[in-house]
Amino acid sequence: HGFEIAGRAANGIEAIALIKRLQPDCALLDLSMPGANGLETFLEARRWSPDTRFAIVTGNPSPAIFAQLVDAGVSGIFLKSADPGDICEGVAEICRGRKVLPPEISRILQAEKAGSEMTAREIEVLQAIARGKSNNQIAEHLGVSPKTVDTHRTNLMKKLGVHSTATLLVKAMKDGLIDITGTE
Amino acid sequence: HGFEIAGRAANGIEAIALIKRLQPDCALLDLSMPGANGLETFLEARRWSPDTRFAIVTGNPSPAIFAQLVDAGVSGIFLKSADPGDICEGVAEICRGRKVLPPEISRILQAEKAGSEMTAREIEVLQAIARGKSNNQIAEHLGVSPKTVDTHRTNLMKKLGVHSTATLLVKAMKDGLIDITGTE
DNA sequence: TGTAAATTGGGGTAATCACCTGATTCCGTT
DNA sequence: AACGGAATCAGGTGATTACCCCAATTTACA
Repeated sequence: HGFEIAGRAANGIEAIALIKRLQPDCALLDLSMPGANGLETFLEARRWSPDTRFAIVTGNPSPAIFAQLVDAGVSGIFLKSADPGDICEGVAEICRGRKVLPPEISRILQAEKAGSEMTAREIEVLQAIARGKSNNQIAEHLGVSPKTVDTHRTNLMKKLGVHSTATLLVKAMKDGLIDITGTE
Repeated sequence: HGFEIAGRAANGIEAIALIKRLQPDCALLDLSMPGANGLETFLEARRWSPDTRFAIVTGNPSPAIFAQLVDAGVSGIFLKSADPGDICEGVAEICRGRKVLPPEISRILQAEKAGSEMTAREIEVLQAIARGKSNNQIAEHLGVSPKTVDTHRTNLMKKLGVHSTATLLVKAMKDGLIDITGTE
């Protein structure tokens, strides 16, 4: 697979010692380990082996945890339910310097990130647009001026980097910002 | 579950005889049965028991088959992979006179139907709209007059029953008429 | 306390859209 | 040969959008 296994550890403490000694290109850590969890192990081990890239494998997909791991700087995340072959490929990719996130995870993170960049009012306007309301209708519904809605609409397009209602909606749906269930 | 089981049959021939004798409210047929397949069994049995509603259970989801079954007039379709409880509920629903199609199936049929009602040119225009092109840009791209694109756009909205670009896109995506992968 | 972000909203302009009526050509079906 | 559907285009009108500038208010946070 383009890499060789330099060592194995039974828990977080062992892993830190092993990484410190071997200085591997890549370390694959379980998120839930006895002694120290994957995140703590990662943070500590990185201090002693700054050139090592770290990947985390977990069985419990939680967007909050993923965001934490990505922010901390891990190079890859794998699910325990993933195909072992895919994990091997992913580790090889990481050794080549890339970041590897399963599509489910990167989609969740992207949606969370995109969603957090949108204000509550902007999301409201976005939902209303998706339901075919005009600026005037939205303004009436929200109890504000049509000009305000126009501002929100313009800001939405700026944030998503689009220049038409059509692509605004397409991108918003791809990013999971819109509740499609209530549209019919 | 609001119904009782009146009888069971091991194959299509038995099923026809049994339905003819029992005149049940509802008959649940396997699509692949020895002797006669579910569709043939359904057509023959219906001649002898016109008040019976028929449901088909199949393990192989094929849009063409589903369309055939729905056109023939079955009241429900179930997948073998479905939850048994859901099937029971579905049968009860059918006894009450409703039609029951799993969401995956009805979505496929709806997309096929919607897609067949759209002309090739209209689909082209729809894709271009989803990519943020204006009428003028689409006209140039297709080598036709902007007025022609406007006509296609108007016809699309009529066919999908919407009155704005936003809902046009939302509905088109729900119906699977748009290739989302090529937009970014 | 000051600064940034969110929400609000006004003026203005050019482009675009939504929708109408009507017409032509081509093509496949009956 | 008659018919309907698909695709093409025109003229026109009112509504709506996209985008620019600017500014008041509140709120949150360092």
